Amino acid sequence: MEELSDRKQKILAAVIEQYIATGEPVGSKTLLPLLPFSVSSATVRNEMAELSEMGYLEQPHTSAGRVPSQMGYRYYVDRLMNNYELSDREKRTIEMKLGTSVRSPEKVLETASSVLADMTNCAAVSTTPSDSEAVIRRVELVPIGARLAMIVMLTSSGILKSTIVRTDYELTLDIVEAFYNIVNKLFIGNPASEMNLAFLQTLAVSLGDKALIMTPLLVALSELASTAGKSEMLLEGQSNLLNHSQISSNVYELMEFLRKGEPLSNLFSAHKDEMNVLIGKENMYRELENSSLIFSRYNIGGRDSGTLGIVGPTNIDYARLIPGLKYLTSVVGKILTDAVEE
Amino acid sequence: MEELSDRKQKILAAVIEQYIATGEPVGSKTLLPLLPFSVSSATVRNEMAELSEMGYLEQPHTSAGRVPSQMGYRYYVDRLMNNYELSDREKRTIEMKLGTSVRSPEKVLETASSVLADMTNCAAVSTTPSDSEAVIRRVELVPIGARLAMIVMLTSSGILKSTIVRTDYELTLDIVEAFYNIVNKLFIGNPASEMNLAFLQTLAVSLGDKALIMTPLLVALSELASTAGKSEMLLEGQSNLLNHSQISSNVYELMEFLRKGEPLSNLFSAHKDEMNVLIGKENMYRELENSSLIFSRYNIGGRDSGTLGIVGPTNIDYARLIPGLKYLTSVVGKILTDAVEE
DNA sequence: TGTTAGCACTCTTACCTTTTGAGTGCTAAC
DNA sequence: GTTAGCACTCAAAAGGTAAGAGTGCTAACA
Repeated sequence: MEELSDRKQKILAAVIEQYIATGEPVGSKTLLPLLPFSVSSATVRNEMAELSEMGYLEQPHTSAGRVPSQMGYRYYVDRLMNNYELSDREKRTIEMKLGTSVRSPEKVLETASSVLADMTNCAAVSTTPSDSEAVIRRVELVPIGARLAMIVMLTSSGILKSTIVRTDYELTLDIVEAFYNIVNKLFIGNPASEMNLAFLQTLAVSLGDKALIMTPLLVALSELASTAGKSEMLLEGQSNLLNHSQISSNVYELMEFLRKGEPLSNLFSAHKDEMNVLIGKENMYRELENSSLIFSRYNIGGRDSGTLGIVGPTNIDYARLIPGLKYLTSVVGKILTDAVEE
Repeated sequence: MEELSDRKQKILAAVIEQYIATGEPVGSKTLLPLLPFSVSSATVRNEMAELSEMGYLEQPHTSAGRVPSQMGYRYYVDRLMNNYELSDREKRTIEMKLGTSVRSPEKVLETASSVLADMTNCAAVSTTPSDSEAVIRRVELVPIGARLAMIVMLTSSGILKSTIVRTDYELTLDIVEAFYNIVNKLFIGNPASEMNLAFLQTLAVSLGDKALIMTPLLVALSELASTAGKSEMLLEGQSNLLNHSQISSNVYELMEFLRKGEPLSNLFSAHKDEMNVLIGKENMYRELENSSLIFSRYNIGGRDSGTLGIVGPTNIDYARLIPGLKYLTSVVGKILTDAVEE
């Protein structure tokens, strides 16, 4: 990336900030009062013409003002922008809103997404904690009725999952004991992700005549184990997307894309930096080509566990929202870490 | 409601069905091939003029075709429409899609909403099962770590809830036993809705010196009990609302309204029929005045438990969607009833 | 050499007018 | 009671003009 003169940088930054604020193409005269130096509009025009030629600015049509190009935004985000500093007040507001709902990691993420959507006026996405290397730490079988039980599983990364099992036979003490034996021998201490159907089948063989009676319980447990590694996608504030004229042309497409979840999830796994900013076509999906994505990974107990992010127009307020997301992410990490520790 | 001549009824029905199909005002000539009798366009015009005068049809402007009024839709839904009969194929599709996810009532409702949204091309709303008279049937305390436990609660209506509790002290056998004593004496058999904070406070007094140590566990249990009675609102397919030109003027308002959930929930509780159709301003909310609501209550074990519904434009395909929703509702009821039985 | 005033030029947007055509309501004949 | 015929209405489309924001270029200036 070439070096821009100091004045060009200032002009580029001013165009971008103005365009972010108003959404209208920015003309040379509009810019004058926003610049930290005094020159005439003609000078600004000359500079802008060069910036256009270099590819940092674009013109919707000849007689219109300038609009930042994707390359312009990138330069701004990487080198020009000075991050907004959150006030203590804002920090406390975030903490308060998140602090109330620590019943489960899912709830925390849900609240976080909701807060994020409100804070940014964008759609907020997040993934629930996942850890593909998580090991099964503990399993409990809780009888609830004669033929009804709950299986509870805790993994090394603190994920707690439970499910209901229904059996055709009564859950006698014998069966419960046998279940615990099998579990202690073959499940505890093993990675949750390995408890798949293939594993179950080899297991069934080794059980012999007990296999039949154990099957429902073990199937439920292995399903539980396999969901423990997988993360769920949460989406909030979709309606905020309607407020941005930039993307209003294909909001429907965009919303459908977000709803599907999977492609986004792929995108997230391809970018594991602490903070990721994808502007316009920098991502591979056509549906997102007019949008910017900002997302950040949160840690639980120092372990990378999931993603929190926002989707908005390319003229999103990077300088304000990136620090906001960063702080929110750190708070979520802290809350979830505290929740896991014993 | 006055009686309309047979011919007027047929014309009204044809106008409505055509308008539902195309979304365009319907003129007298367009109508001719759709009528089961042969008359001239002039005759149809005369009849339509009378229907307009009576209030069943409206004209966007003098030289336009006719559009059904709210009163017109009402007459159609109540007396003219002949319900579409679902094919076995469609029925099986619905059953299949719902059958796969019987892990928890919430999941079932989530899938049902999703299926409903796809099926109707509308936004789908549902409430998770609730039963304000539910009685606490069973409570289990499952130790998971030294200071970490899970409380599981089952109500008479089959609702199963669980939560995690963290304590500052070790969960000794004594404490667990004491907990079960208190629970058996004061919780089991009592309505979940009564286990509120006030109840907890009187309880705390009667416990004396044990109160302090029991508090976190009992607070968690009472929170659990109070959530068991409350139903949650699920929303799917919001983006479908963007496809209907009728409501596109204020989609944002509408989406925000649906997201809030509470007003909708009030609306649901005010209409407890098995099948409810609210057309345009028949409901009290300004945000819904251009929309129709169709919702239906599902039963679990014969007990009215929750709502499934759709929100769409007033020119929604009543004849097809009402039977569809009805069938879906019955399937959901059946699945949840089966899940509760032991 | 960089900066600036001045100006012709461009192109969108808003506004006005005209035309078109779908659809009506009415009248008179059947 | 039904229908052909016709004048009438009005939204939407099409065309045409004017306004204005903003540009690029030129020539003068410091």
